[in-house]
Amino acid sequence: MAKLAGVSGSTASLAFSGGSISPATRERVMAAARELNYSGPDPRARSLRQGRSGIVGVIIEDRVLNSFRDPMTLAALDGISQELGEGSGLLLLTATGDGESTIQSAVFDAAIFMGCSPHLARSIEIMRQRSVPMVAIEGQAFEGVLAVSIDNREASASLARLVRDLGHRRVATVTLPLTSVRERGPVTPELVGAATTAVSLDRLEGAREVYPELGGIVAAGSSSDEGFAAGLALLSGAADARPTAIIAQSDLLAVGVIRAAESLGLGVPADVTVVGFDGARIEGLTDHDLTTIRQPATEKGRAAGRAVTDLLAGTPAFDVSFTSVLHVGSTSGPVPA
Amino acid sequence: MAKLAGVSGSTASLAFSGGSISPATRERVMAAARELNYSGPDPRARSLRQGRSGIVGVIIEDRVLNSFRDPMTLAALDGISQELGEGSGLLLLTATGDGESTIQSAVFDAAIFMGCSPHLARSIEIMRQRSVPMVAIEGQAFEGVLAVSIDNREASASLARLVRDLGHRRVATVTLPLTSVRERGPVTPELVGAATTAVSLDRLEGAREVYPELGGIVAAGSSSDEGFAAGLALLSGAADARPTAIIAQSDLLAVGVIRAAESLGLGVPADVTVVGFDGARIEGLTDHDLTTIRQPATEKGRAAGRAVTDLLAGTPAFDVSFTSVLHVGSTSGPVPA
DNA sequence: CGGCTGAATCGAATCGATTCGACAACTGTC
DNA sequence: GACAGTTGTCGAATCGATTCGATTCAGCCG
Repeated sequence: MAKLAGVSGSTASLAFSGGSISPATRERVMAAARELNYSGPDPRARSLRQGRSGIVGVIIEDRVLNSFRDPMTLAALDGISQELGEGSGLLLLTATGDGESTIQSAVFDAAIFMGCSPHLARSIEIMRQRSVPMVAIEGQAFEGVLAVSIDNREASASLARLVRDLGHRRVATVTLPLTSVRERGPVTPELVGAATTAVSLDRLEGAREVYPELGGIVAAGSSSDEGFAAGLALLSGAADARPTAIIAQSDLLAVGVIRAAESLGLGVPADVTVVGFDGARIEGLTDHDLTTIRQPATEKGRAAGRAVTDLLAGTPAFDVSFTSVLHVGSTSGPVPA
Repeated sequence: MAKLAGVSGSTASLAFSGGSISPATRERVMAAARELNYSGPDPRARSLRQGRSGIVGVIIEDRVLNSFRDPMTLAALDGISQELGEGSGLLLLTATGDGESTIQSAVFDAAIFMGCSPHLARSIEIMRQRSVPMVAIEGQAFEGVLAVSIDNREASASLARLVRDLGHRRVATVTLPLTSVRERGPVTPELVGAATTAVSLDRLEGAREVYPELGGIVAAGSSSDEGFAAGLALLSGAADARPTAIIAQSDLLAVGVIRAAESLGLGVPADVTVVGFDGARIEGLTDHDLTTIRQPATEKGRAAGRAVTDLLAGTPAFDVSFTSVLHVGSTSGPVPA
């Protein structure tokens, strides 16, 4: 015990935490600490005693690469980090759902779920028992989990209305993954029925308010490559069979679709209207101004961070829902003659 | 104490950790746990006792957004995560350098510095005292810190040689930030002298092996916007004054430069040769095949993860240096006539 | 000079597990 | 039937701080 060195026992604690202590004693303690190569209290012991670690868990369900390649998710993480400041660390936890992951054995005071599905029900249950405050960004609604989200459904519907008002009848969609299975394929009733990803489902349902039969392709992730593949699949048909408008559930997907269209010799929006979702500033999309929904991603993260802070402080905290804005760019136009 | 419930004291521990215990007793303990709404041992206490938390600290110096918008850094993080698996969490710590950050008070068993500068000397000192194993990816070399890196200098030199062999005499560079000050500006001897970012400096020096006087612009970060701005600055001069080749220190910067060139009506590589560094798959760079250095970013992360595992296990671990590969694409060509 | 106040310091309890050594009961073996 | 060898349980010590209440001592007031 470093304390034996100087003189006292518990006084050392005061010296380090800045309690009421005489300058002389403090100096003596510090000197002894230097002597003994001791650098401040052990975080483990401290956190045990205080019941606080200053760590916030951030739970994602996919691999790190996939999660944060999506600009919206990354922005949200940045928002969280901004709001919590340097005072606390972000513990990144990858949870695939089944196995006993670190969620159950890691040290943290509060948890933020990023776009998580009901697969984590068990983990959530455990954390509830431990009475760890929880916040979910764009996640499934759960009892006792604060929700931070946007008006996915309504925003998506407004996008679909725009497309409808331009006169489009043959419309298809490219959705984000609906389940934890990351595989590209057609949108089928079974898949929709089994959907666990709230965001994708909400956006799909929003669009279906306008186009009840809306079908298309489920992408395996939010990347322009996926969008490209989906775009090719949707647009390869004959001119009178292929969709005249494609509603993509993310900007990255939309960019891919546009690229697919152009590689097939189709003009956007002359031959195909393409709309996205997110309002991300996409590298390399300089020749188009994407029609999309702009959502405040960083703000979502901030709100989540604030919610966590509030919850930990005991301040009452509430669900937050942001309103996103329709941005009409140059990738949407009337039905080709 | 949940233990009082069932029957024993320390036996409960065995029940949860799977020690030698009779099935009957185990069941009794579990039943009591359920009764009491107790879900496994408290991570804080456990980590205090065991001296292990299963958490690896990942230290970055910039904000989350800036750090991980760089595909290489993100890939490295993904590599780390892959290698460590679900067993352990990644504690993301943002350290600006001066203030007493979480580094000193957070719970973790090992630390990985991602591209960190000597600003963190004090933090490193503290962790050394605590005997927390440390690994640095592309960071300044430090006593007691394992290094994982690539042959920045040599790779950069080989790129410069390529450019020289194509006949270019007027060459400029766009470097990554040299110091923690994120501000765009010309490359000056003072700045280079004060450089703290090893990667940038190594790459610059590599290029200067071929072009000793090489000057240019220091970007404020690794983004195509920065590249664009730098490109504009470098290429706006008269035809016989402007560089015929630009060596960018990252692919994102290179993409920006290319875009700047094209916006000025210059062809790549007809009027300007542009080379990058990283080998990132850049969204939206479909019409060019960038000449660049391909580096194994994910592998770097993996190696760092492995190093951490080894260090924690007591296995001997060594510095790792990867070799990167020159990729000659279509953005480099002979000097315009 | 007694009594009171406030600051500085210390002891002991506590946080919630893990772990080691001791002990008891049980299994085989000769 | 005794003894060695397992197994399963339990008590107590330990991990390294924080924290509460008590104590000491100096200074101050009446």
